[in-house]
Amino acid sequence: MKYKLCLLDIDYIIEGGKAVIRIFGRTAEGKSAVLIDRNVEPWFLVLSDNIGETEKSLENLKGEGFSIQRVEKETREYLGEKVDFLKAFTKFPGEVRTAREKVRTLPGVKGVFEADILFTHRYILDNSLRPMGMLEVEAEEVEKPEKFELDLVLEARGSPKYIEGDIPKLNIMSFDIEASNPKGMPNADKDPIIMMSVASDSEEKVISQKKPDGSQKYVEDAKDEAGILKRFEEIIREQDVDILAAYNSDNFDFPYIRDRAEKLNHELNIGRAGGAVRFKSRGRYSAAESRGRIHADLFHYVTIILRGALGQINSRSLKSVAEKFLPEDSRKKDLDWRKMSEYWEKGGEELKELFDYSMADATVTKKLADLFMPREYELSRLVRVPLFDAMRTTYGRLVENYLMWNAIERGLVIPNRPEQEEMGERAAIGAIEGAYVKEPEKGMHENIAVMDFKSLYPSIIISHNIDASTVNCDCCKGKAEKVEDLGTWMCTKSEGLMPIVLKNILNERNELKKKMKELEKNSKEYQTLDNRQYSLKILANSAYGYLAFRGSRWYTREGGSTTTALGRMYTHKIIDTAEDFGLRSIYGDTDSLFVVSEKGDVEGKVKKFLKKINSELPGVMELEFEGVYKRGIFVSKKRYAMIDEKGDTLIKGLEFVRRDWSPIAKKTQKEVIDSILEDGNSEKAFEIVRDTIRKIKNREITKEDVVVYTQLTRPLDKYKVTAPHIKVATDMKNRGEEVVTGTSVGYIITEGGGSISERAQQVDEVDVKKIDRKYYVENQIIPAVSRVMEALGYGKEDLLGKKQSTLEGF
DNA sequence: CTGAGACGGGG
DNA sequence: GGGTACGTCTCAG
Repeated sequence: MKYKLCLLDIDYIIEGGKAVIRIFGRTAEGKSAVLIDRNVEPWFLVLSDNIGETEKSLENLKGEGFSIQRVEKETREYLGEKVDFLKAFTKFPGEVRTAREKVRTLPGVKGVFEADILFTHRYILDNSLRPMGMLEVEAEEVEKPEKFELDLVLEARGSPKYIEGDIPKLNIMSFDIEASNPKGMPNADKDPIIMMSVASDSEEKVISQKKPDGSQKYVEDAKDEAGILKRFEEIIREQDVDILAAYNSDNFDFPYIRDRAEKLNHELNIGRAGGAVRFKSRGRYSAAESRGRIHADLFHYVTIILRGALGQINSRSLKSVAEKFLPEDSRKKDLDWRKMSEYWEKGGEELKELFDYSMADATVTKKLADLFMPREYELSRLVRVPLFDAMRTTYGRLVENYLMWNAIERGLVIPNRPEQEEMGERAAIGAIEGAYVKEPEKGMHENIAVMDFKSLYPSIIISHNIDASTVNCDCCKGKAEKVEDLGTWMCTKSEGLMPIVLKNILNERNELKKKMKELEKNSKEYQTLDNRQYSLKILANSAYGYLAFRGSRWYTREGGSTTTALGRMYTHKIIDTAEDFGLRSIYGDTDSLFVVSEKGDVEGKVKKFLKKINSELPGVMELEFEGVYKRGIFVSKKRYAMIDEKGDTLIKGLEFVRRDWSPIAKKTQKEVIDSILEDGNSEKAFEIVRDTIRKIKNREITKEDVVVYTQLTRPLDKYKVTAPHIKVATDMKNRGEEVVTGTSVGYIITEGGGSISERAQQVDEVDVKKIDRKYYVENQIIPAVSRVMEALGYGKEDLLGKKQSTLEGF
């Protein structure tokens, strides 16, 4: 019988002495299912200059931990020519790696290829499947193993193939845990999970160890902590959850749940094929995976995909992301973590507040998941990487996977990943010269028009045919035109993979945008297409970075530097041309230009200018009008703030969201920026700073204004350098207080002699009169506002009042 | 000036 | 698992 199935997740297991692929998903009819394919064989390619000889030595080759099963021939394009490769099959995926090392040493062998592709990915590529797309397969329903949590178990009787069509509705459920420790981050060794909240389309619940009074119907009593976990698992099964969404759960919630479960001797069961949550090490952090259900940590979406929209400076907390993306009535509640334990112990109204807070966390997360996940589906579909990985991977890897698919489609051999040593060498050469950033005209400006190049780097790569195979090619040496300053040239005979792929991406995106115009804006189809075009945009914009990325399979440092060199050239060109139209460029960065008009309407002039410049730009390149801003303050490259007619502000590179700044410094900074943008009055901003400094000087401040909290990230004795919080933590320990990893140490710098660290003291020990006012003025307030104030023409002396000599006496 | 260490985000 | 990850700041020395 034929089955249609959405490819949600994929893995392989070893069963009956063979590798077996398992595809988890949901059928077109909405049944949760697993498809088991036993007919799979791992393989890799061998390049040899004596193919007959190599074939003989490969056949029946056995080594430590591997044996070659059989050998075939396969033709692929390699370095621009059709070449015969040997395709060597092994029994287990794990053998490919060991076999590769041995085969490399065989006589005649020039290289081993495609031995560095994950087996599940190989399977997707070989069968032309799309994760988060539908597949069709001839299969047979078989009996469900006991531990499986799904409707159908299917055994493949043929190879699955991709088919067009919408995927069935997937069940998304969000969750959040609460645990607390008044001293800092909760510690899984001793702080229990006090409650968990979940939210899906049909259920919103808090499961807690405490029994609430009647008014909060969504709270359920689970008796004890193990009961909370059991109930959580039960709800996951009841709801047949496909996507389990949470925020920063790779790093916090799941490790915490794991540790607590272990302590309680509770065996976690969250996936669809039995087994607990597994932690995949991914360098800097680990990712929590439950097989068959996708654990979606939305924090990755925010850090990777929204990085551009949010900037590096803005907070990525659940609260601020919700504020930015959700309507006002559905936002997160506020709760001071220091009060959490107290509320929990106290009960009554405070406990109710805690339940509300927990519930809101899950509902907000669910709403964000509804918004973000469809975009992740499209990205996963596009680059053919399973959702779990696609949503955790970097731009570079997304581009890489998309290129891999496109290479295979075109019969090209996929280049190998660079080895560690090679990557080290690439990194050691240093960064390539980047984009042109015009030094801004410092200070305040009004009526600023902003223009952007539409997909600058992708259109340069396409228009100039930049690719690993085309830059400085042998065939056009001395014949092709050279890029000014750099002396690089690009092939004029054949088009590179990257330009071809990018052209397709941009074309497809334009097609989608055309189709979208005919659709109702809030229709489901429109949304899907919008998500699809957005993932194409992300991919196109990431392509440039991949050219000179040290881990790139299609590495071309010259290609990267040529792209930026051409970008700089175009930016200079538009700045010069704008002058002719009476537009003065006050700032420009990479692909954008900020202009003001000395006299007359700026928008009108810009429109005329754009018409002219776009008629001169080559190929697909285009400069677009972005908008007009009422006022802006420009501080330095990458640091500016603007406000539009509606009063919305755009702040780049000026805000501090770091915890290691004192509240008073953060508050003053915000007030200063807001005041300048809203009133356009630098004198008033100056007064705000002077006033704050005066207050500090006159001791009109509280300890809360100046306390800085810093976390311990390791045991105390592992620190080599005594930073302020380490000094305070040591004091605390000497007084007999418990100081462990995760403790949040609050400290205040006090007057006296010695280094800053020596003068740091624990909040409770500090006498308000002893606060080091000079430190807070000079190391906190001044740095926080000086960049902005200097751009307005105020030096540090002005701020400190030294010129008027009215504020001496520290 | 360099290197160590922290931040982010979770409570 | 056929594989791997950041970028930026401050303070001590």
